[in-house]
Amino acid sequence: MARTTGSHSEITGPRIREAALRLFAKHGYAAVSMRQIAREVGVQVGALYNYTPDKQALLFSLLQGHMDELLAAWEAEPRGADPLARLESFVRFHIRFNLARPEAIFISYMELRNLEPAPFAAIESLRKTYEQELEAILAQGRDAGVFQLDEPRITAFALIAMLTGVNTWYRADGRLSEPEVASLYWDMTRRAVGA
Amino acid sequence: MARTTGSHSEITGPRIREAALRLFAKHGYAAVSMRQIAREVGVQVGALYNYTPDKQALLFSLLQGHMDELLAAWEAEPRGADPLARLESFVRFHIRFNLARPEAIFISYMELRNLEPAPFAAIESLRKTYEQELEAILAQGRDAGVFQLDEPRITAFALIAMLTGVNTWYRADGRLSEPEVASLYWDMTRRAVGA
DNA sequence: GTCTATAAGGTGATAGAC
DNA sequence: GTCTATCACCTTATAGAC
Repeated sequence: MARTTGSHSEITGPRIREAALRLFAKHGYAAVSMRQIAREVGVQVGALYNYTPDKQALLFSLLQGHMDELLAAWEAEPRGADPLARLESFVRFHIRFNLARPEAIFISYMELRNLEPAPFAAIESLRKTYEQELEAILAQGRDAGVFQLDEPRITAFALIAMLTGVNTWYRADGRLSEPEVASLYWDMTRRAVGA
Repeated sequence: MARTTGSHSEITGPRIREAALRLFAKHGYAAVSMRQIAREVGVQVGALYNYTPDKQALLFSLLQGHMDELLAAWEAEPRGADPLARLESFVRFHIRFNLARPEAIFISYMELRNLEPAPFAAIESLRKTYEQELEAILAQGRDAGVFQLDEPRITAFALIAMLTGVNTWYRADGRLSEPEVASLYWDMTRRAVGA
């Protein structure tokens, strides 16, 4: 299993991130050792420290990368002009994006508490930005008289929790396809906001 | 800080469980050591093993105790005769019960993966029993023509995820009281099921 | 039931050779 | 950039004294 010595920075870096993501999601950040990550990648533990100053920075980098990707993907998503169409875009986008990255979603919810206050606040801020995207859609729809709701912020929390929950039970080889699931959740969402 | 030697089984046992629950919820099961728990309780680490065969059994016992309490409390909950009233009972019960035990709820969702297959399956089975209580209400309402929904099981997953999400943002000293929050979620639930 | 001491092994991180 | 070797420390769990 010993590897030859040499320079592999272009592939080792991503491989470390992939292994860490998979292991953190499966066993939890605290339960995974740097040695385990190194073994998975096929390098010795000392080599990891060429790519991260410490274990926590590796976790932070994964979480931040995920949130950046989420916000960029939503930014790039085609969306309808009116609040109802935008809400449907958000629901379908959220489910599609989350089901494509179950491991990143998992650690984003579970491992935040392993960050020090400053990195924690940085990730929380990105999450809040995303939540506010939905909150804004809800507030616009309410102001336009399309949605019946009193608390856009709380409704946004409730809907995001509901939508993210898909990841806990959905199986790609299950009875329902992803678009079918998205349509079910869109029906519930539409009704929940009184549209 | 040294304690006198002596027999304290009636108080040490519960104190170990309380300390473990609090620490597991705050830092995560894997990140908490038996020494930390012992320090919190005010005993030496060896004494813990009079109350649990090992660390994992302590986690299992906490999770099982929580699920038993949940099922017993729902069993004892007064509930309406028709599906709509029963659904409202469930929603208000779930929010009230969860907000009263944030730490137990937290570890029930986060630390399940730290159990071996057999204990894991035992807790999953209890959770499934609870989910089926809601699923049955939804199916009854659909059959009675009171609810509009095609998938009682998936609707149950969606609603439980939504309701459990309250724990992530609710603060007792916040703007909204617990009954007000419950009413907001009941409005969304009622509409989501097409009642 | 609680203590102290210890076994046996894992931890994150670093230094210096190549 | 990767390796080996190592530091200083922490881990779960147990044995035997009290």
